Amino acid sequence: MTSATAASSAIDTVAARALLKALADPLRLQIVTCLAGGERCVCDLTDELDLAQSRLSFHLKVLKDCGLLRDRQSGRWVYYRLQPEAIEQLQSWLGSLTSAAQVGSRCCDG
Amino acid sequence: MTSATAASSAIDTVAARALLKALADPLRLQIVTCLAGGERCVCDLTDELDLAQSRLSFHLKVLKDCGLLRDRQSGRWVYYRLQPEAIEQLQSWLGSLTSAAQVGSRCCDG
DNA sequence: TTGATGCATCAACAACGGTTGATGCAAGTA
DNA sequence: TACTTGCATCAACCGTTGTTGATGCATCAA
Repeated sequence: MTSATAASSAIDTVAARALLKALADPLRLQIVTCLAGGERCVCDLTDELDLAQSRLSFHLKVLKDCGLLRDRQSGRWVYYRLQPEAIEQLQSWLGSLTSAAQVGSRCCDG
Repeated sequence: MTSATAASSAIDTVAARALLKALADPLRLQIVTCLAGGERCVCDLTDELDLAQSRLSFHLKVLKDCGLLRDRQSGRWVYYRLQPEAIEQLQSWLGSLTSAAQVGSRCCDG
């Protein structure tokens, strides 16, 4: 309760799991790494990562839905960019996982 | 190369993905939360989490294989405990993900 | 308009991961 | 010994997730 390690706003277990799951996929991780270098439009990504368009689109949606990516439209193009806050939130959530170990909470939440 | 944010030893992408994947499962997350309270034997866990034994065993193996858990045998019982370092390593790995954003690395590693 | 381009979405299929119940094995106990 | 208990492992099944190619819908150009 009200613990949290800062980093914008705290996330709940469901959101954390969505982030974990999203990042656990090799292709999505590549996309994230790529976007760490800055904003890019989808067609650039398909080139640089050599992917089928629908395949990339699928993964972009997953990443966007969990908050890791933001997009904006400009003319015909859609640009995606990384949302570093999401990763920071996941980091602090992970911290709260281990900090619980010290408290000696008996077990197994609900 | 040699960047890393400390936290024991640095992990590579493969190890990080294994950790992410392991933690993304709701049941495994429950197990980790449970073990944050301290070491427990498998039979205690099956009771407390109300699980089929083979099901628990399967997930314990996943968690152990990625380094999140350690086990030790004592007589007939096997005790599992959380390895907080693994989580710390994942945290710092996540940090390196976003820090790359500042460098302006062009894209998409290999 | 008509046509081309950039992207999202869909349906069908393939691959993967988790669950279940059975079996095996080691460590104790009688 | 023979039996029980605690746990790992296996095969079969099933649900979820990712892939593929097709289609649809905007936006822009001619």
